Amino acid sequence: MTGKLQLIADDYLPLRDVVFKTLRGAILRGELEPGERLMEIRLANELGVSRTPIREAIRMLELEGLVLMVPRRGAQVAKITEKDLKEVLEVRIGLDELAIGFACERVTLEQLEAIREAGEHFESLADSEDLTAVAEADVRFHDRIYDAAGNQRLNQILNNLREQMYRYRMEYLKDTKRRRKLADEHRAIYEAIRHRDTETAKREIRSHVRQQEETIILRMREEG
Amino acid sequence: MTGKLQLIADDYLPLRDVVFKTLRGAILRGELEPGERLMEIRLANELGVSRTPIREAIRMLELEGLVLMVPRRGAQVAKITEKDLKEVLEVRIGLDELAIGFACERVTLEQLEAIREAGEHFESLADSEDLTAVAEADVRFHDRIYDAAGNQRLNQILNNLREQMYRYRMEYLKDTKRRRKLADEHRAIYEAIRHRDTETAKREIRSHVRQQEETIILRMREEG
DNA sequence: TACAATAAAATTGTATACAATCTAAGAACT
DNA sequence: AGTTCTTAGATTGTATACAATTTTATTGTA
Repeated sequence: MTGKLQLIADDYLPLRDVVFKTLRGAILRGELEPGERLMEIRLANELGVSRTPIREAIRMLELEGLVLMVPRRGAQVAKITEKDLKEVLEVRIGLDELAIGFACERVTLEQLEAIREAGEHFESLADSEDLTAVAEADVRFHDRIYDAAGNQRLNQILNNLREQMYRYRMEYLKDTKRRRKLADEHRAIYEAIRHRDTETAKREIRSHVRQQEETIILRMREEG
Repeated sequence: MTGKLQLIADDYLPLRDVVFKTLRGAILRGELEPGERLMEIRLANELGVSRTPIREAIRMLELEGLVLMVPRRGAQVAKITEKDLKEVLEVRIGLDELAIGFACERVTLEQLEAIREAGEHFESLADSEDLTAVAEADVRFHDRIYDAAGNQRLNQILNNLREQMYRYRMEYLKDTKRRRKLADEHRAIYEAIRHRDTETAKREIRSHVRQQEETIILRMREEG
């Protein structure tokens, strides 16, 4: 028993949701590796709950696409192929453009300010050692744009798509030069939204997302 | 006990998946009404299984957005508000344009033929009494386009979005005049793809989807 | 009758038990 | 030694049991 996993305690949430969040986080952080089997009894022991909430959490992970069910062999952490990543990238770029288009039409002054602030926060972490904080700041910037788009459903789908990339993204953010470049792009995106310049905003977001994710795909290919 | 539900038997599938499909179908066909509570013991009795597969199926429906969980009150069929439908419509149009753009770039001769065939099949049902067949033929036409787009992930997301509209769509298809109009639009869409005319294809699919779904939204508003 | 307090029933959340199936190790045989 | 058969163990799939909470019904009182 490695004790790798630790329940994220939360009194008022059903155990299935707590387990779901815990496993989801472990998969996205790479603590549970692609291909690794998720065995119910083992997980139940490790997390100190029964199999029931484990199984229900696995059903949810299955629909999120984070685990793959093999009949009579149970769940294993989904392996993401290069083809999968390319598909995700295509859809994500399309939806990011859609979102930023809506954002240009609908953004309020408060939301605009929130976007600016998130961008500056990311910039302030350009030289930080705390990679997790950097990653979260980046997520936050994009979330502020999704908020401005004013479409819950779109927001939810985009978040799910981003999830698929999370595990491979940390490496990218280690390079401080890259981070400064990202910060500049964030600023350009912000300015485009501020001027309600839909075309520019779409162009900027497209190259911003594409560049990052293509680098990630390349790196993945190197590693095999 | 009304005996409203009937398990879709399938030997080699786990019961949870069978129950999932059964409940999903019942919700989409409107046999389970929005707001209706899904009580586990009752469903278990009615379907002749235990609570375990029922619960797991409900977890899946939850992530599909077809049921809403209320803590300690269990699941109820999700009510779709006009706002929800508008959000779905926005995203669906965006993704349908994306898909048809890819289809124009990538469609093979076989796929093009499959699109044409699906369009003709729909047209042949223009005066049919069998509404279910008409609805399925329409789904099939769009599926052939999604196939041609060659992106599994996109396909999956689009199917999920369409699901949200299913319950409200039957009414629309009852009108044979409308059906003929749809058939004409299908033909125009097919022609645009055949000529790899991305711009026209996007314009056609946009108005095709928007018109249908806006009518559905209007009708829904009338009914309350 | 209306309202409050309490008790009973119903329902969900969680744990455990049992059944079916798969995996793997070891024995028997060639 | 290698191969097949058998058997024990492990694992998933399903059913049931128990606990906690909520809902509903009932009783008592003003």
